[in-house]
Amino acid sequence: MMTADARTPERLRHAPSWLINLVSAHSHRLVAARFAAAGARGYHFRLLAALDEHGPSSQAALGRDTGIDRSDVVAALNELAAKGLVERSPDPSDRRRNIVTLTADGSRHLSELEKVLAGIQDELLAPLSPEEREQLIGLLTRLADHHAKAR
Amino acid sequence: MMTADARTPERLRHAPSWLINLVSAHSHRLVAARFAAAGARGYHFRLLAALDEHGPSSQAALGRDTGIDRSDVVAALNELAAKGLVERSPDPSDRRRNIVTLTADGSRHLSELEKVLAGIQDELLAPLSPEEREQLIGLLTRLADHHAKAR
DNA sequence: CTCATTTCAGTGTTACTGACATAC
DNA sequence: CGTATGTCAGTATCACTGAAATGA
Repeated sequence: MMTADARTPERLRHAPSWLINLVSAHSHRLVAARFAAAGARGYHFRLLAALDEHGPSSQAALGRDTGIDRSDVVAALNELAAKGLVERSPDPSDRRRNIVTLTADGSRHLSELEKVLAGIQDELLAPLSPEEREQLIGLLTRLADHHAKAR
Repeated sequence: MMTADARTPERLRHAPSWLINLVSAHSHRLVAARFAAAGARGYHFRLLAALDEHGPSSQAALGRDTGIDRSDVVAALNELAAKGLVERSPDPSDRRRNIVTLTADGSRHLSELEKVLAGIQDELLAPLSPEEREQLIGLLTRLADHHAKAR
């Protein structure tokens, strides 16, 4: 596992890509562990949240909203459908499409995952003051926006 | 407020774990692409840098220094040795160990990767001023240190 | 006996590529 | 025709687990 211990190579210790990776790996571990305990994984939350906010959607639209590749959307949706958290039905107005809808169980599961995620954020940012958290979120948002546009 | 994608679910757009993941994914894409063009991957740089700074090391020590799992160190070192960038020799004072040393070619390759990485940092932090970059590095360092200690 | 080291085999998540049939 | 959609198969990196063999 990755640690920021004293023997980490000097040129890496201050490299933003390394630091971001360290923190991201830790965040990833937290998300994977907590979500697994709730019977889910990251893709599931992203898809359920998009469905809850945008309503019934096609799979291609879900892919665009969540940043998940459309081939991976298929697999994740298979898992969610097997658990009865979403339902697929053909779109009568465009027969290439499936309309994916959130079920009542899916809604409940999303609420649960939301609480889990809130706990993770707190744990992740534990050493920072509220002002510092805002600062970090602002800086990261600018980086994310910049790189999203440059595609 | 600026958003990375107008359709990204609202509850995700401001979640630190999501933002960190976005930026980390982008950083990861940059590193993977640029290093692949140079015939390397992330593990290679970490191992070469550790060897350069700490001198000849056992594989277990390299794993500790770089945060790479011992079993993954084996595979990455196989690749580096096949390219003549490192050499493995038995440690006469402890016959369980290999002593891994950087070759001249390995040193040259490391210099090359260093330049590649420096370019990546610049690209990654492009939208931030020098002061903001320091701020971000400081905040991330505190998070990384905090989570490294808590293990 | 216990522990450390190297190695192998395998898993899981995320991310991505290529291909195909179908339908717009 | 070109394009969009859903699906399947496969790859790659990184992270991690378990176990075996060897030796301190």
